Amino acid sequence: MRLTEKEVVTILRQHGYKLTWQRRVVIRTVVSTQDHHTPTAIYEKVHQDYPNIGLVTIYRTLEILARLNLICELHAGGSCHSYTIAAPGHHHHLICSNCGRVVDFTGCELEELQQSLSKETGFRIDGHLLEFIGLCQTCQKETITK
Amino acid sequence: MRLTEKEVVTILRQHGYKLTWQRRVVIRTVVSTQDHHTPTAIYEKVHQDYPNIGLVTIYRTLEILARLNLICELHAGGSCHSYTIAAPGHHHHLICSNCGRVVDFTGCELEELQQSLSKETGFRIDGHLLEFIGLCQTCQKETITK
DNA sequence: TATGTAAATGATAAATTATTTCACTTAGAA
DNA sequence: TTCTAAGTGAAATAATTTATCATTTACATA
Ligand SMILES: [Mn+2]
Ligand SMILES: [Mn+2]
Ligand SMILES: [Zn+2]
Ligand SMILES: [Zn+2]
Repeated sequence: MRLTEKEVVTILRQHGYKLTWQRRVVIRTVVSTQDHHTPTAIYEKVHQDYPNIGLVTIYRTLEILARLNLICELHAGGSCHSYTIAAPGHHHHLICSNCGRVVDFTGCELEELQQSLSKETGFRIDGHLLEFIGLCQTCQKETITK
Repeated sequence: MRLTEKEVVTILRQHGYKLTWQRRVVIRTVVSTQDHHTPTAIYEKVHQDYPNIGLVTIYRTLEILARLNLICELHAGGSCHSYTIAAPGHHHHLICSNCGRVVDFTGCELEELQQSLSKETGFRIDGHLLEFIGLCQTCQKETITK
């Protein structure tokens, strides 16, 4: 079950953030759709009803909501522009969040999950995105010494 | 095993693309590191040795290499700005590539894989990114009628 | 309910990032 | 060597994101 407007508002205030009408409107917009949207898209939607709202406020609000895990950042289908050399065949990546090192791996074994998801939702699933994120050995040591 | 410069070059030419020195330099740069890089980062790296190369060429070359699956686009740790409302607890997303509809799901069961990966690589793994991409029922029908 | 204050907003500017255009250059086939 | 389609880079433009700061506002407190 997804978070409701009320739940989001409550958590936001529990963390000491003020509830401005601008924030409420952004929250309402995000909650009231099953789609995902970019800051610009949300801005344009909101801007129709509230022409005075600023794009910066959208950015700031989304940043807060994301930090509090009240909204999720999506990747697949978007256009991230960070590249690494490929390996042949189906594989995925383990990435060091500190130095950017990338390790390839195979054997994701997601076919079963994909099948059941497809059955439950009626989606025709074309692919998946899987990445692990962490700290490589080198960066772990560095973190300790610091 | 990752692709080598030679392999990338061969496949590039097999697809009818000319091998310019600019393209070779970009390929060499991407191949010669285990990290991932943005177009700007690659540009700055290449630009040191070849001040005449244009940033546009970097973009164009990366786009081609990505389309041919010779390089991989990474997401975790990057900053994609497309959001959807969250659900409580650990969950992931199934996304329609046509209309953007998002369906949440749980039960990724990646702990085992994460364990073995951590053991093999020495990484301390902090999290994972998992998304399925496909077509929702509605968009499947639309595709058929068209 | 009125007041005070820190937090938040939005106008503006600036910085990044990405795309388009087009005259010139070049890889590679013939 | 010649020819030509493909590719390049300079420049302009567009799009996205961040920074600054005077003004406004939420809300705790009196
Ligand atoms: Mn991404
Ligand atoms: Mn998971
Ligand atoms: Zn590292
Ligand atoms: Zn759809």
